[in-house]
Amino acid sequence: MSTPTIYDIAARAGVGIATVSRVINGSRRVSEKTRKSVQKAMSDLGFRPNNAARRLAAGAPNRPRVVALMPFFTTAFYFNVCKALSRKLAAAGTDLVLVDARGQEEADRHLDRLLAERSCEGVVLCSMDLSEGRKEQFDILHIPVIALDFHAQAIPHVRVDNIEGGRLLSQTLTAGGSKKQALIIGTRHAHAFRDREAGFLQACPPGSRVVECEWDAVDSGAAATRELLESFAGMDGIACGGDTLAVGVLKALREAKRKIPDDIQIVGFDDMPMMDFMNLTTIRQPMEDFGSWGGDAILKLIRTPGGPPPDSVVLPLEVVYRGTTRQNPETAGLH
Amino acid sequence: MSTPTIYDIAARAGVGIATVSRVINGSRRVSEKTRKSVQKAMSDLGFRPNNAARRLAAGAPNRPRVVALMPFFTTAFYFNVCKALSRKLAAAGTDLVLVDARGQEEADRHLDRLLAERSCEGVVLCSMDLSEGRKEQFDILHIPVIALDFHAQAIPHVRVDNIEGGRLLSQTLTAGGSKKQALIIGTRHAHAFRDREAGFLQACPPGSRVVECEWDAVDSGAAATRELLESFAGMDGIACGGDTLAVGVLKALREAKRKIPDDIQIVGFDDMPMMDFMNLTTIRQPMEDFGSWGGDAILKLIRTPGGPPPDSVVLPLEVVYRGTTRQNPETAGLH
DNA sequence: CTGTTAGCGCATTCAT
DNA sequence: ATGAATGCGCTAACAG
Repeated sequence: MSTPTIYDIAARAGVGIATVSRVINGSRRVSEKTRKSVQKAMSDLGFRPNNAARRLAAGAPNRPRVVALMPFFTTAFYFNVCKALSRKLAAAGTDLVLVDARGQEEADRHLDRLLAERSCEGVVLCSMDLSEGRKEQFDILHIPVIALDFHAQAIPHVRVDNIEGGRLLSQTLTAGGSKKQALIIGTRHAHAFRDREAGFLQACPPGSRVVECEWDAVDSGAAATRELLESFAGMDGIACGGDTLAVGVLKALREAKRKIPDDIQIVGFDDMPMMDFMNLTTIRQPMEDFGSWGGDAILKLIRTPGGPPPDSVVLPLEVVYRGTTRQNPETAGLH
Repeated sequence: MSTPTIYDIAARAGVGIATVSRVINGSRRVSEKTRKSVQKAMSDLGFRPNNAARRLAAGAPNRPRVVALMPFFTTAFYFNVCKALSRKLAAAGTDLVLVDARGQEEADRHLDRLLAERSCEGVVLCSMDLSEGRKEQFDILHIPVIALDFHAQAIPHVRVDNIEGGRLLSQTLTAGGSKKQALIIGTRHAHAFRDREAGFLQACPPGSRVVECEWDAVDSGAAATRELLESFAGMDGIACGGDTLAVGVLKALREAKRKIPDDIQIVGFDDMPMMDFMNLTTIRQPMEDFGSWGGDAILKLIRTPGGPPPDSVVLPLEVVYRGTTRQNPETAGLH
């Protein structure tokens, strides 16, 4: 026997299924004695009530569920997405199921499951691509899919232009006079990072360098910087794929007693909370908007299955000039 | 008619229910013509398939769901909790449903719903109390509940000793010579903050002040500091209920050209990422451990319903000495 | 290609 | 206090 049902429990305890049901639901109209024996039977057999059956029989409302697949490798960005998403969905009586999927393989396993079990009515993909043919699978089942932070082919998405962002990274340094630039950027498998890298390479002066970090962490940024300081003499500007890395750069440069921005300029990406305080020049992306657009979009698709898909959106990027670059008149020179 | 079923659709489209089911599931064994008419009937009636019924009929695995109720007022702490929780649960084939509940009323609404709909097999409460009688309601339905970051009465929990933490806050300043201290702390309805405040008041020198901020944000900390600077002359130490506030303090003090730690010492709470870089002395709580303990605990309770509840845990607090207080020999004097 | 039928596992009358 | 019977909405054979 696979997973036991109340029939199995009832048989084992020598009672009717109604009694088992009563015990499960804590009815007080059961004698202490039979309750005990039913509970024993349940734990003997490792019984777990089937939630779908309970909800169906009880006539529970049919709450939609949205599954959000996200790679938790960066702090502030995904957190803000979660926050906005959960608010939007909660307001619509929709559950948000969070799935932490690192890498495409892991994401694919989850997507296969969602498809097989039809266990959600909407999918929000964060910073991920959809494998070949996946879109069609979801279409067949009428499960809407949207993408955040990635330009997935045929599905509605919200994103920024990361290639443009990469260009801005270099241009910001160039505007401040940098001639020999380096880009420190996160994991290769993150599409956003790859795009920023491509944009940077389009705009940077010849002879620039790119250093790739496994982790988007302060220490990675610091380590990469130390290495650059040794091997890339004359470097006068460092761009970072994310603010966290940039903080590491600041740290390493401080240790090396380099002057910022006079000696070396720095520019980050994201404008995470507190970068203001760090006085870091950075490229801001409106993180909160990703989540709220995503919430609205997936809800709309769930509600009007036949309707037109929401228009994809490219959110604006903005250079926030602060003290780590030279084009800003009021350079604070904190560092 | 309330919510339409496939019978309604079938009747309206003049077909059998199996055909409707085929259309829903994208079977290709349906003529284009009948498919259209069924789809029209579905959108006319606003049909949404009942997920519970689908899963039951299809024999889908009975995936447990854990609902995590969390107040999203602080970034790093809850983010780390989510991260660890989602990992643990995913590894066990359990869904994590995230619910953003600000305040007790909102939390109670959700709890009522969970109880009424029996829509989850476990609840993780973050930084929240359980109203009177709630524990019993969940007990009756055999839905386990655990608490994170709060000492809820009868339910297993993981927390730090925030009263002790509050004391440490003051003691750390005192150890560096502070005689006139202020505490800047977050919203009153957060239990953790209240406890830290109580602990601070136990340990602080007479005549100390407490300032309460509505939001746990950099700007709040800065505003509170400016106010203190005006109205609380002679202040030589500021403790903060969280690192975010402390960053605001640093900012305001920098603007006011106060020397840290010589003039005024500062201590924060949490040891969020990057506080290292900020050179902030702070009280570290092991944020990641909250989530992983929580994941293990709720899984254990779900798996062995009759078994003994996991032991509650009080995680250790640690003073991380850095440059904003005086007892540290290697004061960097960054500010 | 389409309709009929029989459960899925449980909550719930309605009896007893 | 307890058991038998009915149905929740849907999928999946099985017929046609």
